[in-house]
Amino acid sequence: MPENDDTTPPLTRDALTQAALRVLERDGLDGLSMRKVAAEVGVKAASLYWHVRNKQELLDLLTDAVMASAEPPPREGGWREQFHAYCWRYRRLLLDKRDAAKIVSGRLSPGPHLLGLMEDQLDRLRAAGFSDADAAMATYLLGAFVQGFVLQEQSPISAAEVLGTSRRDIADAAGDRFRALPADTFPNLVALADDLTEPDMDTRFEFCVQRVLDGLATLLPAEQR
Amino acid sequence: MPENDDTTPPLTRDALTQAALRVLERDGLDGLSMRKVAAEVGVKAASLYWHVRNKQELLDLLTDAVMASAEPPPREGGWREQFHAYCWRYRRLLLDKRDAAKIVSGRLSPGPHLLGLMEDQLDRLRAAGFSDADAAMATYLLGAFVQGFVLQEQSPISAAEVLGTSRRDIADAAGDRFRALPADTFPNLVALADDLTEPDMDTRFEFCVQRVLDGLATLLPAEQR
DNA sequence: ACCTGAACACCGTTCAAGT
DNA sequence: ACCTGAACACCGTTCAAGT
Repeated sequence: MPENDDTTPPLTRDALTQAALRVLERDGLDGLSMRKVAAEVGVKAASLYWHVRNKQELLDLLTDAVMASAEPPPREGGWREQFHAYCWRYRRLLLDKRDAAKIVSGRLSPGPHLLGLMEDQLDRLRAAGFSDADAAMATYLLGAFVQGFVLQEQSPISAAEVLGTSRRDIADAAGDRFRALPADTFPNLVALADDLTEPDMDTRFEFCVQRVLDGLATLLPAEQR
Repeated sequence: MPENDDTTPPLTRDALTQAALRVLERDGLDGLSMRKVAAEVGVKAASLYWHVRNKQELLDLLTDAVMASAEPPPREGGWREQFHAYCWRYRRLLLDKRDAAKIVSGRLSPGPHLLGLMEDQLDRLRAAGFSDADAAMATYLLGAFVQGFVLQEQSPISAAEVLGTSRRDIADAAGDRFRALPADTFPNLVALADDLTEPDMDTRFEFCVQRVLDGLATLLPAEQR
């Protein structure tokens, strides 16, 4: 009888990470405590410190776990197409896992999965004709930009959204607030109230991605753009 | 004797915000507790809830206080020059106040000072020839990008930097780590180790700003760029 | 109108002690 | 090698009670 039924398997760092991911999905980053993660794996809080130096390190593991589900887009078409897809996939990834943007943005942990993604991006950028220095900077820019965007996107509009209010309603309310401003001191906010509160984040993101890609394109000789 | 010496002046929301700013500078965002802010103004923690709904609201006030010290650049030269300056000033602002990027990024609180900045930016963008929709999007892009960048910039490199280690040493160590990777699976990371660990954040930022401005420029007819 | 005491339900982390 | 009990020094927030 090789399998012993009544002893739980030894707690691994990986099991810990998976448990933390579940707690995160359930209670969000604010509700993610060492005590809850411990309970999730059926152990007391103090035990976690045998496997992990502190909460920071657990969050580092969590960051890499999030990155693990990233899938590079197919290597077809021009560099522009490929990095367009890269940006969209990265955003999707961050949006799909609760509070992922907040977790990832805080720390620059070069986990193994992130390294793989960087390697892949650099390879494509160099193949597209970017210089070594430009390629290195470009990966940085793309990462910072998408993270910054999603962070804004996910942040509750000043404690209002927390309630059941829909995105649409909030946008409308924001628009009303802009329109209600004194038109002599804020003429542009009043005039552009609709444009400023465009609630379709996909449209907004597409606009921003195109700008960044345009900016990178100027680094290449005209015929390679 | 119009001034009464032994009674402290009534506690205002503004005094509270200033106290919070001091605690923030001293102990960082992690060390910013309601109890410490209360102590800073010479009052008990429970008293704060008379002036402020909760900690979130105090953080909203803090966000606006940070924005209050933003100064729009002179209205000279082309739009590109002006927004180049805008980006650099915004980054400076976030770097100068401890953990400012973390505070600002979490929330989308449209405090009065942020409104003023938006109004000013929109005015310049429209004057430069951007369409209403493009101008609205551009302010969003610039904000998200700079915040994303500084957030990366300020984040400790995975719990290492917390110690006295210098930026230069960390970059060197990171470079060594890249070079130590297996060259057959990570050829690009190995080859670009130096470029990837360029520690001069000013250079990095300048590169990124130029890309974003280039991207926005493509929205204008060629003669207005 | 503004502040306090006291309590509630939590935190992260350490460390001697158990098995 | 791995886990626990118990403690330490904290949290945010509420609420009856004070002035």
